Amino acid sequence: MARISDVAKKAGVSVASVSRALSGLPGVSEATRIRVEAAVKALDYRPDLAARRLRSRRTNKLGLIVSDICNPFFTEIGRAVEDVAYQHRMRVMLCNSDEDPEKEAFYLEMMRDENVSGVILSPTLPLLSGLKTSDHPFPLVLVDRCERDSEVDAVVLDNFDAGFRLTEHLIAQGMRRIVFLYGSAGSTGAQRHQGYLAAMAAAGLAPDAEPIAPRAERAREVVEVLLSRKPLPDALLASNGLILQGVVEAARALGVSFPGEIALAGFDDMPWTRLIEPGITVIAQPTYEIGRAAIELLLARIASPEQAVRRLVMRGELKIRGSSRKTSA
Amino acid sequence: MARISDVAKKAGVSVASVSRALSGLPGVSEATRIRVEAAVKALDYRPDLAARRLRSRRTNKLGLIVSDICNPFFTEIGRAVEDVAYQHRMRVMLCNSDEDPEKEAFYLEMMRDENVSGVILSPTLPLLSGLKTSDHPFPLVLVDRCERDSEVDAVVLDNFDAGFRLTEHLIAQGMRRIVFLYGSAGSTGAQRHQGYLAAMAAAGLAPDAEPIAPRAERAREVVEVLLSRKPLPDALLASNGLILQGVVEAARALGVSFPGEIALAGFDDMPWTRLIEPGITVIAQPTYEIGRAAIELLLARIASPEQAVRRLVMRGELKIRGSSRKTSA
DNA sequence: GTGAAAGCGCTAACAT
DNA sequence: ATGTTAGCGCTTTCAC
Repeated sequence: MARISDVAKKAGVSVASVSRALSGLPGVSEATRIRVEAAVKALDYRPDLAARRLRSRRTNKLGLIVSDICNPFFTEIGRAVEDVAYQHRMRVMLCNSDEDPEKEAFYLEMMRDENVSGVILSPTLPLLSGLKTSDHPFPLVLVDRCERDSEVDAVVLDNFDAGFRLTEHLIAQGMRRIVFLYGSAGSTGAQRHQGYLAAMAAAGLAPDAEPIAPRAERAREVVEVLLSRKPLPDALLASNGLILQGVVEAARALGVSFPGEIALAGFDDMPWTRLIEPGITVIAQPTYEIGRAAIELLLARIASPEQAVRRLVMRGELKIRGSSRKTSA
Repeated sequence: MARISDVAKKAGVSVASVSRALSGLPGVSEATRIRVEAAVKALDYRPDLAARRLRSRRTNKLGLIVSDICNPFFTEIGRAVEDVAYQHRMRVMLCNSDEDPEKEAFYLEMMRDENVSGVILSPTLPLLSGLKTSDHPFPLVLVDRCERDSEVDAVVLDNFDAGFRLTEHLIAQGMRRIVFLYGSAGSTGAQRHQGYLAAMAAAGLAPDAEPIAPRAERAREVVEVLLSRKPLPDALLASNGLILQGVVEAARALGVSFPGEIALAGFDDMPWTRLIEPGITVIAQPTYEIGRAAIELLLARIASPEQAVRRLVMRGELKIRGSSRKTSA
């Protein structure tokens, strides 16, 4: 491997000039810059990142720690983050905490060790409570999850509003006994739950909600119990895509038809929600935009570390499909 | 930040002893080791990775470049790789080439720049043809895709066999006019196509296959044309999950029922293939095992670079569901 | 605008 | 078993 001194020799200049030319710093004549570029090409020189980092104490790397890499919501965010990072000549380290606080802590330490410029994180619930930027040696931006009082930059859905509107829609369809199944692992489930409660209260209806651990299998178990008790509720509301999957599995397993015997609705516009007859009504999140906003917030924070904490709240889109259709009682 | 010299001072030993103790090298007394560990804890010392890499010219990082991070097949592989890497105190850089040779080249360069110990890769087709390990400064293991004559370690499904068995199953169900839709972007589609051709030939049936660009949308367009021409074929076979999704979307859009009007089958046991009534017949891949085998192959190659090239071929599992059921003609 | 030289924090070779 | 020390390849003063 060619080193910077080889390039300097070939170009007939000092290593300092090569370094300046390659970093795009001022104080290099056009002639020198051209000679350096030619030498770099001729030798197929690539700067040694380890040396560069050791000396400069900076990196051009960002971290992205998501809580479930298998969730299309987060993969789409990853795509957005990479696209923007790519344009800024930044690199992204993608990590999957798998909803496990220990893994999350491991990756946060890794980010520190790697000396990243900043991190985008969808935190587990334990971490989120009492999260402070000052605990981390790098700028931090939250995605998907944050508390009302989190003192950290964040990009999230308006979960309360989304929960409210989805519930409102079901009520407008004539549903009365609406059961809300919400994820217990993140903050989003709780916030959507609040929206549900508000909408039910506004309509003078009695709420009936159940927290569920974040696995489709678990949701399926709960729903199978629910669906085997008669009379059935009018509707089932799932606070995320995983739970929605469990709900559909359970309905299939027990032969309960929707919207005939029970209406269904949920969150996250996954591909299969359109494929299943007669389509599942969901709140769709502007996923790519959330990701893009997150990295833009992060880059802005890196550029000016002292700016005020910002939170971007995005509105979900209600996609009405067959699963919540009014049925003649 | 504390440096190694601070630890040495605190522990009352030399920096060399600290380095040895931390790297688990021999030549350190138990007493010294304990003193070092105490000093490390007291100072909250973390080795500077950039310095360590610069000096040792090694890293404990692996690269994983997948061609579609949104595909559950690859996310599951990522999970397996991370699990095993974690146990070996290795770190994984996960990258998404998005089926784009340019992005792929970018990430391979990045791996070189980062000085990774090895890379697991699902290559794009252009890269795969003419791939040599000697082109890359790190050990390489292919997953999912490789050619018969690739001189690289690899872990793949037995695609020919899988294509053969899936076709054979449909033939056994009485299907005659079976159309095979296969992905044109990877090598797997072509190999599954070969299996299909062999099975059709063995049964004395005329093959009818069509290559498709790797996007569900594209598959949908092709299938919509196909399904609007009468008479319909007996069955549609999709060579991967994405195409299968497009097939189902098209069938729904045109109101073509399955298995009533046409039988369906495909590859990849995605969650929704079970949810859709009456279930889609697929070849399931041992995804997690493929990922685990890949990193184990890679670690073995890193340990002994000169060993013979190995290829691990895994057998798919045929999951028969309602979509391929024989219907009374 | 350019060059000489110091030194980032660590590992490994060598000495004891 | 332990210490001393020379760099790894680069960036960044500082002097010219």
